[in-house]
Amino acid sequence: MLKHGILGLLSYYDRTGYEIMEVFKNSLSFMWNANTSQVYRELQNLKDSGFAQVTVIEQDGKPNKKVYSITEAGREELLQWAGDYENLKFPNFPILMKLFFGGMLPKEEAIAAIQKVKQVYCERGRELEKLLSCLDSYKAETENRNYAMFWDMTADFGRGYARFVADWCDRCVEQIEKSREENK
Amino acid sequence: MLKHGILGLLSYYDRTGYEIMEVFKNSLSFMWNANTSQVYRELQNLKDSGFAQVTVIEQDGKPNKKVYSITEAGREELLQWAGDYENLKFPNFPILMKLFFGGMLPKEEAIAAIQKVKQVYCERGRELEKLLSCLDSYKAETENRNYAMFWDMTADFGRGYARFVADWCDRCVEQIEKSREENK
DNA sequence: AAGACCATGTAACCAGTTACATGATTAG
DNA sequence: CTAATCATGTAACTGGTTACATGGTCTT
Repeated sequence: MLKHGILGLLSYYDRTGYEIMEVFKNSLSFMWNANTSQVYRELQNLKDSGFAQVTVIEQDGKPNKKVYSITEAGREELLQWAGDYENLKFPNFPILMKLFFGGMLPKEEAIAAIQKVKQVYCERGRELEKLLSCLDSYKAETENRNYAMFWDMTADFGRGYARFVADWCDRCVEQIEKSREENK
Repeated sequence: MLKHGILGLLSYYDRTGYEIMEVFKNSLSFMWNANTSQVYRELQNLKDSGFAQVTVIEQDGKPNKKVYSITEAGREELLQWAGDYENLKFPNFPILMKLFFGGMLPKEEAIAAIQKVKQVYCERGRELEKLLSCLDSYKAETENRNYAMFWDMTADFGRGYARFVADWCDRCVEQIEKSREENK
């Protein structure tokens, strides 16, 4: 998965591993968690498979850069991946797995846990909102506004998802509180 | 993650690897994809860590069963995991990663892809709905209805999520169609 | 002087996936 | 007789995580 994500970013323009990490960290974290070591490893793999090439750029003073660019074979691979919606995977939801066994916690603790989840997701939502306003100014510069439409759609998903989770947390807390009163 | 999920199921009552798989496949697939080989491996790990024990039950004719049960150490581990909501991970969303690069597809193809996503999620939603009605009868038998409340909450998430994705798909298709008309 | 930012990775590990392998019983 | 269900796994691989490692520049 990450492999193709990197390939996609390279298809926009050439980048270093560091720059790719930045994009994932600052802009795409709502859809994918990437970590440095994996990014560098995948870049190596991409090169080995002939999907990307590397150009070393020497810098005065600063450490050298390795700028990666996508190859023709890489573009083909990317396009075929981007159009393949067969056997799509459903995500795993760690919070659900945990909350499924929430019945073994004291109710106060369960409530606190859910409120923490909510808080984290609200924070996420706010970050995304900030990101979106940055994106707007960036989109104006972009030549291909067809791409931008799809960026918006994914961001819209992220925003909606954060809200959905927060609302669900509220319902959960309400329900636990109600059951607590009934047991009095 | 799966390790603790299995431990949780064992905390309700003893089970074989096969029975654990059944639960994941039939009831928990909306929150976690488990596959057979991993389940058996994790059961082995659980045993090696002293969190579970195994009893071999010989069956006449049929192949032997290995029934796993949770140990005291296992219960402690489970409880501490179930209450730990620090550094919770956000899920990765493969569809988003893909759709982010949807701009490189012909619009008709992109629309078809999203409609496929919608269809798959609607199907999921219907499966869940069926599951929920089964769960209701099962819950009646259960002694501890505190647990059942948490099962409901996770199922409610699943249902809501399926609906959320389907609605989002509709909005995406609409948007692409609108942009197609503008470009005429 | 301290901390953020730029820039690169390796090694070991853990978790999840795919493919392969076997074999009996039971229901249609 | 065929397919589904019960029941167990191993091996190899892929993908993601954690910890470790280095070192310069630029800003406060």
